Amino acid sequence: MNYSELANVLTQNNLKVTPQRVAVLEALMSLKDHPNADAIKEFVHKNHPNLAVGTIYNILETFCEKKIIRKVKTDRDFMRYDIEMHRHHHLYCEECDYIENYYDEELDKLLQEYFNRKKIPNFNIKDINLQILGNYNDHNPIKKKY
Amino acid sequence: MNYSELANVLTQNNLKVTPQRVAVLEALMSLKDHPNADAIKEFVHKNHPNLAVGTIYNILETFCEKKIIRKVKTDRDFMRYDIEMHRHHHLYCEECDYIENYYDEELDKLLQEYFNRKKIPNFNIKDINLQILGNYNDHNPIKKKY
DNA sequence: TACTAAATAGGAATAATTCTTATATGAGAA
DNA sequence: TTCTCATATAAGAATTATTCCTATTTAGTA
Repeated sequence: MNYSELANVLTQNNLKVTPQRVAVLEALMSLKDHPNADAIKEFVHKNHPNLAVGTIYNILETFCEKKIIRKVKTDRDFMRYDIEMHRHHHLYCEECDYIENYYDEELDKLLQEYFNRKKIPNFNIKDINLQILGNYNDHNPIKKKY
Repeated sequence: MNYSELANVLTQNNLKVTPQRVAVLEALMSLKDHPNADAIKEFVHKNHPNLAVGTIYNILETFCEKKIIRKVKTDRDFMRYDIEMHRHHHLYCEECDYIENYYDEELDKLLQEYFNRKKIPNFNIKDINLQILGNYNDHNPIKKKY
């Protein structure tokens, strides 16, 4: 995605186009494994060494409000961010803290049918996310982030 | 659960029985809504005003290692703890940050069958947790914690 | 170009959690 | 019971992710 495409994403969400926002958006698209604020900082600092950390948090919060990204939580202490907004679930590798997106329409259909049938009293379901915990067979240390 | 029953839980997990651990265990069993460390501190301080906060974190970490409790995170900022270790999922109320346990054997069976059939390449599933996001119809402000 | 609301930089403040170290204690051994 | 020692705790300092504050800058519009 080039600059004007990134800028378009912002414009379409009624956000002013700033170099900082474009840089953070680019970082979110480039970084795999659901980066935390620090990983995003590292990435954007390559080209924008003066971009303030507080600004990154501001931008991430703004993106969340506009539903451009989503927060992902693990057992650890910091927030991580996910730019993929198509329906998906998460694989959590317990050994390397890698998080991978898991897409499965059949599963989604199964869940949707199930909860249409079996309602939860007094509760309106807006979203269902599966946390699938486990570990990779071909555990690849390259994936390790910490 | 009385003192000796609580102590038994610790003994069965090869943990020394200390008043602090018993107090934290009691707090975890008494407090609903997946307390955070602060709520546990408040509870145990009624009877053990000198119990150090660091000790509470130590104990919670020990309990996690022994699988007596489990960590749960929301979009908010602190860790919360769940003593219910029977298979269950979580309802997250987006309006009041209440977390409720959701038990459904039929659902568990459905998921188990599904993933037995449809394996994920190179990934060993150890656990599956549904995060069911939404809000209560009869939204009760009493449930609000923050 | 000028204007204005919004965004950012920079750094201080906050607060949940972790770390450190001296002291205390539970549980088994004698 | 008393002794012993590995382990647990208290107390508070340290860490650190995130938020807050405010002066300055800037994007978008007229």
